[in-house]
Amino acid sequence: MPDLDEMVRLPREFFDRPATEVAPDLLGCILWHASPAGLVATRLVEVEAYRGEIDPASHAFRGRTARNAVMFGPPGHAYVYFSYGVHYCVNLVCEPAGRAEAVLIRAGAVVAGAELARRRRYGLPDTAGEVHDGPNARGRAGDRGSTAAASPPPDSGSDRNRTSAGRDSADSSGTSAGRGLAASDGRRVRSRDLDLARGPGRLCQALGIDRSQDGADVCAPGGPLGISPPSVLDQPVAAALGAIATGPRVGISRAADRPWRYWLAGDGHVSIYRPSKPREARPKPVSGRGIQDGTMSG
DNA sequence: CTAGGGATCAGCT
DNA sequence: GCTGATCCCTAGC
Repeated sequence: MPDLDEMVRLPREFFDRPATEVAPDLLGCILWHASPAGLVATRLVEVEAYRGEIDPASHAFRGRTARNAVMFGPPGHAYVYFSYGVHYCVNLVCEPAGRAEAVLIRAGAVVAGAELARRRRYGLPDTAGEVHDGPNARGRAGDRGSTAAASPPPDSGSDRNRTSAGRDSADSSGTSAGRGLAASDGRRVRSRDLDLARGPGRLCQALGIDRSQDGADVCAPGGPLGISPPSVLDQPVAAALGAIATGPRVGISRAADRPWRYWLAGDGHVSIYRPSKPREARPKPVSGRGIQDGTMSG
């Protein structure tokens, strides 16, 4: 485990700007979480800006509530929300207190703590580093009913002595391709490693982020959640930073035209673009009439 | 493609 | 108080 007081962090002023300026600057930075189970760090490859009360797609658009209160606070804090009943998403708050802008962290490459990240996402790896079927593994439903029940909680303190910070960073050079693995098993492990933090819910699961991190100050020395500039792990960001792509945000139905999604072009850890589901005519069978407001296009 | 899952909030009683 | 539509999604067919 690193000394959390010594970790280099982005300064609070970094976040004291519009989210649309902060977001692209976050690409290549290292978001990390030092939990009792160990350290996991991700190099950010995909983010989205949300502009608070001037942005119809922002959780803060309709003003302050219990859920989004952190967004109205000072910059450099984490806003974590629970989504679709299954997973968490983390944002970093921008602009001074009173303005509720934030950047959603959508995807990253795991550059440290991959073993712990795999355990959180898929289950327990064995001593050879191969991944066993975990609670979320596919195709095991009927085989052995006891598989999931036999797995201990992912963050149980018993594994803290097994996890060392720099150990898993061998694949930290750019695209964690998982070199050196046998061909057949390697393909499986490699594709799974690409998925470790691809997507906002997966990233939070890999990092072990949940609502208990809501409001966490990522700029404060000593805090378990932090974000560091790209140089910290000697990432080869120079080339990547020349290839920032922008486009519409994923999965939102309002203000979908604003190109406030930013990602590293060509990086395999970027999530798949999913436009929001086209708004169906209300399933309410009131009468034969559909919606006819003249604004729909074919 | 779809089912799943829980919190949230506008709008109502 | 209650209800139901919505939601910055993911895993599995």
